[in-house]
Amino acid sequence: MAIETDEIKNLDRIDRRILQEMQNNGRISYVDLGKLVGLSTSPCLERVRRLEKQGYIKSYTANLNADLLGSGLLVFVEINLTYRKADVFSEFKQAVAKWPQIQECHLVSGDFDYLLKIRIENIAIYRQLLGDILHTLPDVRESKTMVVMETAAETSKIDLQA
Amino acid sequence: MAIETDEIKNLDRIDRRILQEMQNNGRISYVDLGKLVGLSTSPCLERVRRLEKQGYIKSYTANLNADLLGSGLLVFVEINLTYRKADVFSEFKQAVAKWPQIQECHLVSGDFDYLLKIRIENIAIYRQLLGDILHTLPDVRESKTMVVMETAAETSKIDLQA
DNA sequence: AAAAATACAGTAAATATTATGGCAATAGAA
DNA sequence: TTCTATTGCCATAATATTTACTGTATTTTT
Repeated sequence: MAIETDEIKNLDRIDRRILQEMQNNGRISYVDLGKLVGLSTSPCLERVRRLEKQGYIKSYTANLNADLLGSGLLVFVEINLTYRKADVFSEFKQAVAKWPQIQECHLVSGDFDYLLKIRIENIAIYRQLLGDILHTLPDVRESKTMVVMETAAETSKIDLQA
Repeated sequence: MAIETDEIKNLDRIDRRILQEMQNNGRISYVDLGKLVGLSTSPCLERVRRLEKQGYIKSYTANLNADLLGSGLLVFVEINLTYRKADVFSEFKQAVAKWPQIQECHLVSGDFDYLLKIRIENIAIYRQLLGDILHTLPDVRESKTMVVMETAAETSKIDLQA
């Protein structure tokens, strides 16, 4: 806790506004960004460079329309393991990396062990993928699939409480 | 299914490579992007404009480091409702919009009704937020919290099977 | 209080963006 | 087939942005 608090204290109001605006529009020019945050172009660029180097900004990306691109089906999968060997998670990581349709894989506390988020074309293709996944992953005892019927919110923006 | 298949057929190999590269680096210049996909700058820009207008590209964003920015705790929450009124989902949408810590809210099929993804500073603050959420949201019968202990994969990239 | 470090604005050169015109290839109509 | 229209590309040039550099003011350190 102390670490994060210290780190975030290094960021002043302008840094946080830069991060905010960059979350809203990742292709904004430094000229426009400077105007938004009240800086001229050069110090604005310097700050962005610093925020990138210090790791606050990890990357920039275009957000695509999954429905138009053949990935209209979103499912979450809960997975239970029979045994929890120490190295199962690293096996999981390797296996998960093989399927680009698996957007997320988390080790969680609670009634089950892993939570997967998968984006794919349709149910038929999902059934096939799930079969492959369960066949490849080690020691799967049980899996439960939740099909997303409607999404009320979906963002990867971090709340900057600025 | 026919719709998506038709739509994606409108995209040729170059379009898909543009989308791919834009997912990898949302701030790439059109000059460099053109070199990557084998086009000069002007038609490259034209294609990106078209992909934006047609909705394939929804937005651009910077991916920030949640751990460094005071949101090191990731939890998923399953929520069951007592009654499923027709307009509960719209109430959910409104309520969810009030909390920027709630990154995702999905209506799902299965044993429970809603799945929330929440990014927040720590457990103490989470308990408080959960209390507020359960108090505000209508007709919550049960909730189950899963704390993410480790993440093997987390991306919002769409698989373009290019 | 002096020196050093920091952060800013302004400037100018290199580079990128963007509108335009022209050309070639393709598709559609006569 | 042949003509025309459309499409998509490249090249060019103007405008704008990026980026390195310099100087200055402010803050921090000694």
